[in-house]
Amino acid sequence: MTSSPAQSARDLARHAVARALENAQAEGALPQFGDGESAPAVEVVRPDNTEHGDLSTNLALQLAGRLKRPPRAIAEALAERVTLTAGEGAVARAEVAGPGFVNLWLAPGYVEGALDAVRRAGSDYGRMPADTTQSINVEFVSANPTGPLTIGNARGAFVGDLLCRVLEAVGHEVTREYYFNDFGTQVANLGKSVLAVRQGQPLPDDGYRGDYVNELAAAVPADVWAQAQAEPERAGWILGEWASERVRAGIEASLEHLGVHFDVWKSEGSLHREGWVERAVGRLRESGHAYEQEGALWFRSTDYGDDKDRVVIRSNGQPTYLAADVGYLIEKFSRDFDRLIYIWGADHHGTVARLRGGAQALGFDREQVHVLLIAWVRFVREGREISMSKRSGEFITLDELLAEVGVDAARWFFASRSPSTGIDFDIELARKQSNENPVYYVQYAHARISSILRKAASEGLAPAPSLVDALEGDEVSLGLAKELLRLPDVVRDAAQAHETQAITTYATSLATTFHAFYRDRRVVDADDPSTSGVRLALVDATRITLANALGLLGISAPESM
RNA sequence: GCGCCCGUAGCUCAGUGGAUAGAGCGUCAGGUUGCGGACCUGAAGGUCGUGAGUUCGAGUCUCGCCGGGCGCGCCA
Repeated sequence: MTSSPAQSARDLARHAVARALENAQAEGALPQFGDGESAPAVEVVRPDNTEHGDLSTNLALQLAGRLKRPPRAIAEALAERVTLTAGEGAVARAEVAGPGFVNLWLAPGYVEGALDAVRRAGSDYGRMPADTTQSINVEFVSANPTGPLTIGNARGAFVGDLLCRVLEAVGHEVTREYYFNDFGTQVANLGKSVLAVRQGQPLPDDGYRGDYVNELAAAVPADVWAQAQAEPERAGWILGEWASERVRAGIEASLEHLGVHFDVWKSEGSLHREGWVERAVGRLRESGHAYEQEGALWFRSTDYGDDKDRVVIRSNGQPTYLAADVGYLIEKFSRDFDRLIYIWGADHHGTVARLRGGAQALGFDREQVHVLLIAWVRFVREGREISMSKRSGEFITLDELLAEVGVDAARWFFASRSPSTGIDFDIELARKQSNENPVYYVQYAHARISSILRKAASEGLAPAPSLVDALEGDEVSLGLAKELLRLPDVVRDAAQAHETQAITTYATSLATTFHAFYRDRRVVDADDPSTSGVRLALVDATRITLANALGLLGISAPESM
């Protein structure tokens, strides 16, 4: 990744500014840093106001204190040198503005060449390796297989998959993992519920109800039923084991329907059977992070910022959920992951400290363990909140939600909102306004481009092979071109922040820029094949960029709609 | 009571300490003898919950207060 195609415009500008600083210091125009001090990381951003350049740096403002020079004087020294040293000729012009910003304008020649690279990269455009790539495990959804996924699981499913997609886009190797409980009392309760329905008896108090339980009861295979009848005292477990696997398979099918594919399905039972829990508890004991009290074994999690110590082995000898979590930690690390990411509902925030503390106590780096908390979604129908309970059988399944609003619209909805913000999802509104949904605005731009390209082909017009020397002087075309070049930076920032809403914002902005371009520049013109060729090439690059932005979010890019 | 998250336009939400706080929807007024009107242009609409502090600069960081959500189990 030393050659220019792997570097974004912002990378090049950042290097150019850094070199300008070095040169200014070497030439004596600016003081050197003191002993042991190093140059700060150069921040280059895209200004909100286009009059402030394509890119801008506040480096002079940040250095004013350390170098004991007025910010504008530092900015002048940088601006004089940044175009001379400019990375690969990317920066054509630099201006000092305001209190000491250095505003930068990209060279048309650079933009034209970069656009050719976009077209060569095709569906790979926007993917750019991070400085270091890692093997990352992302565990999400992880709902227990006691009933179908509900709309309550929707946000975690989408946000988790979206995070995986952006991590993959910057070169990380990602494993999507689903953790489920296949042997707890909840599974037995499911089995007892199936048994009760099958025998026409009233459901147990802590049983599950709903159509899916009736369907399960009707679908019990003969051999499973015979086994349950042969061992009446274990009938709940036998039926529960069968039912939960059937439910789990249904969950998997629902997730596949959303475009979410899990690489690993890990059961809590297997962690116990394979000895991971025992091993983890042993390591806690040996390392002195565990102690016995009142017949139970406690993990001294307060050493790691938890507000109280936690039981790992109950006085009845049974391990707690935390014990399994800690066992799972060493099991995951045994698979050589560099980073573990957990996506949990915000109601689990109280368990973050003990999990990360457990990792630390076992000798792992707590920085390798990330927990992304997903805020609650209030599902609303006609202004009224929908309350749900699996036990009561009153819930809306994920499948039902998707049948109403569509996968693309749902993906966009969750991708465009910060995971930490609580949000309202009005199902009626989502359905009623579906044609006004921003996702269709972006998809429409893509369909419109596809139509233009089809029309051009039918008139015998072809995109120009290269845009070099073709755009300079046309600010409308250059403006669109510069917008296209932002994608890799947007993706990289999203991956670093573990958030995707910037991608939807960008896609909307790009669609707007394209629609304005379309208004101002005629693309298909048989009387001017040369100009048409240039604009077709630019439009084709726009198609690629829109498709890739949508593709990163798992949203389709239709050629007509 | 303690801890975590949140409070930005009528509604739903964006907003790396940076320049005049944005988008979609909604409202109002307009727009195509050319390539898709699911489009475009413009207008109205903000004490960024509130009060202090930090600094060249705060929607963004710190503290207090107000309001909302969630969590505080040898449950999962």
